Amino acid sequence: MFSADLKRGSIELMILSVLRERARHGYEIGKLLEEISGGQLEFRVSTLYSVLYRMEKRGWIKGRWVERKGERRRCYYTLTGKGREVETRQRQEWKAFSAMVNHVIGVSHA
Amino acid sequence: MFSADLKRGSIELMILSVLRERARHGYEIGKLLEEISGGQLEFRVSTLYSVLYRMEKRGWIKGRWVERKGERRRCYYTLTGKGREVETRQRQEWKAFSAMVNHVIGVSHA
DNA sequence: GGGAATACTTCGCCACGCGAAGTATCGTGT
DNA sequence: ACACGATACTTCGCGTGGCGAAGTATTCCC
Repeated sequence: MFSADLKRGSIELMILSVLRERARHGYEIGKLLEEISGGQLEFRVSTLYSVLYRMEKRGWIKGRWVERKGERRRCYYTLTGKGREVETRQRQEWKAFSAMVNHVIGVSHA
Repeated sequence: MFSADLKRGSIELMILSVLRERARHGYEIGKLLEEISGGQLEFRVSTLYSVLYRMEKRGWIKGRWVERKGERRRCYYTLTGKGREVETRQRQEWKAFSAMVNHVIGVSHA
């Protein structure tokens, strides 16, 4: 739905945000974001997993493999301390940024 | 100030937006965006001009060179009809997108 | 006349979302 | 018993686009 360029700036924040609540696995995160957004937001699996790998590499989240009989193997991700900090910082940055954009396009629209 | 990824989704809209008011040249647009945003928003010249070239190539804006004695040569850009349409569409998309992000990070934050 | 500000150009790097293709397991219907 | 869809993750290569760096040229002001 939304352009890739638009999503680029906020996918990390949205993932960090839904991980604040509790640990989730990749596929779940994708479905959840789609659901919360009312179907407006869709990410390719390749996008989603590459973001998760990147964030783990940076130490923002920590993956834990869970294999139980009668269930597919899943990797559950948890926020690290650093991840929580990044989430807070990105949330503030997003708020400031979106306010700024609204101001710019509002001022010149008037 | 703001991350490149964040800016990626809205620079076009912001430029189209300030061009709605009147024709402006590249350097002017850069200074204007910096000013309106209270110094929060900065773009490299290479970024700014490449965006302008791209938008002209797509037929969203039209450049007109002005050379007057006692003045540096400047290329003034004007919105085309298509540019006006794109501006409207991107504005709506931005509104919907930012509302969606706020919803997602709000829901999971609660 | 020298340095800051103005105004634009070109080039190559690299991050990242995406498309495509693949692997494997589980549930459901017939 | 078998097919098919949903679940769950992996890997690879492409294209887009902001950015850094370096360069050119003109104007203004001390």
